[in-house]
Amino acid sequence: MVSTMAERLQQAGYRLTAPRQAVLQVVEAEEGHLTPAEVLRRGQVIHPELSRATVYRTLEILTDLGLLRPLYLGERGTQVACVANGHHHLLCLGCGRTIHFDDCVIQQVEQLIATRLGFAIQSHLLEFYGLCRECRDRSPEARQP
Amino acid sequence: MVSTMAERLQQAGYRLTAPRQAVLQVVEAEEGHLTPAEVLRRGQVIHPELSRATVYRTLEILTDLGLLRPLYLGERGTQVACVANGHHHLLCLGCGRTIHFDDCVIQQVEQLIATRLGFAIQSHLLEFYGLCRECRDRSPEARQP
DNA sequence: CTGATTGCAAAAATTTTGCAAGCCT
DNA sequence: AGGCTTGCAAAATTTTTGCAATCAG
Repeated sequence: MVSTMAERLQQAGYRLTAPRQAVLQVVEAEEGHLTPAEVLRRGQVIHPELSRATVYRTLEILTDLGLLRPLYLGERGTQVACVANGHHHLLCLGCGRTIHFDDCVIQQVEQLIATRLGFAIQSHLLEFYGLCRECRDRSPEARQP
Repeated sequence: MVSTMAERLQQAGYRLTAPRQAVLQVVEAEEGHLTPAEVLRRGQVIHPELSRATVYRTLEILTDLGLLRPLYLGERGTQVACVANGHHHLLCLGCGRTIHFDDCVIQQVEQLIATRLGFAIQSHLLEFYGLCRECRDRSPEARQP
């Protein structure tokens, strides 16, 4: 199956090269988040000569197209998440864990915004910050080192 | 008025120093987003000896506390946004402009998630990606360089 | 007092770029 | 064939750290 991301890339006029396909494959396979370094590592399994520069260049293109989103999730450094179909997660301020959920209760909001501001919405990222059940129970406001 | 962020900082056991207050003041005064470099620049207007290291250290604390959120908005580099009371914006994939909105149609969703997953939500970030009215009208899928 | 916090400057890590060679269309 | 892409390695940026001096509580 030809990935949707690949199609979008071509539609936008970019060439579909082996290095890019490797990056796409890695990014699409990951439900969660990846650092550029990790994308490189995994991408090189698929296409060994893949270079760091190409990873960055491809991630930038995908971000520009709104398919990817750079994030910070507490750990050191940047990570990217695929937001092509919307992306939602909870970020626990206690343990730093991220919990994904797929419910798209956002569509109504999306509709509202689109109409009111004349914005053609393609995707979105919704993050909630708080404490997960365990951290909440452990002790109010406590942070796990 | 003593800022809420300052209170939160102290509640969490951090000392309220002049350099930190400068950073808080800068961050709270800005509705939108700021790069660490800009926070430093503005902070030094308030507290001239403020150092870059302290800016980073303070931004990290605020992020850990869930008061701030590092973001990427297309331009080069990271920016931070105050998410203490929730933060919502639209990011135009065409011109890169960000458009803020304050409607909090998210509370219902928040409630739902909180109940279902036992997550104690403190704040959130909601980003929509798409094309603003002008970019949409200009030409479908076209990107302004 | 006492330990948290700071500024400095150096060190580390992350990103970006110039360019010739190579590949997609 | 023509021009977008790539890898490499260097350059530019951004972020982090060690440490002695200082400051908040």
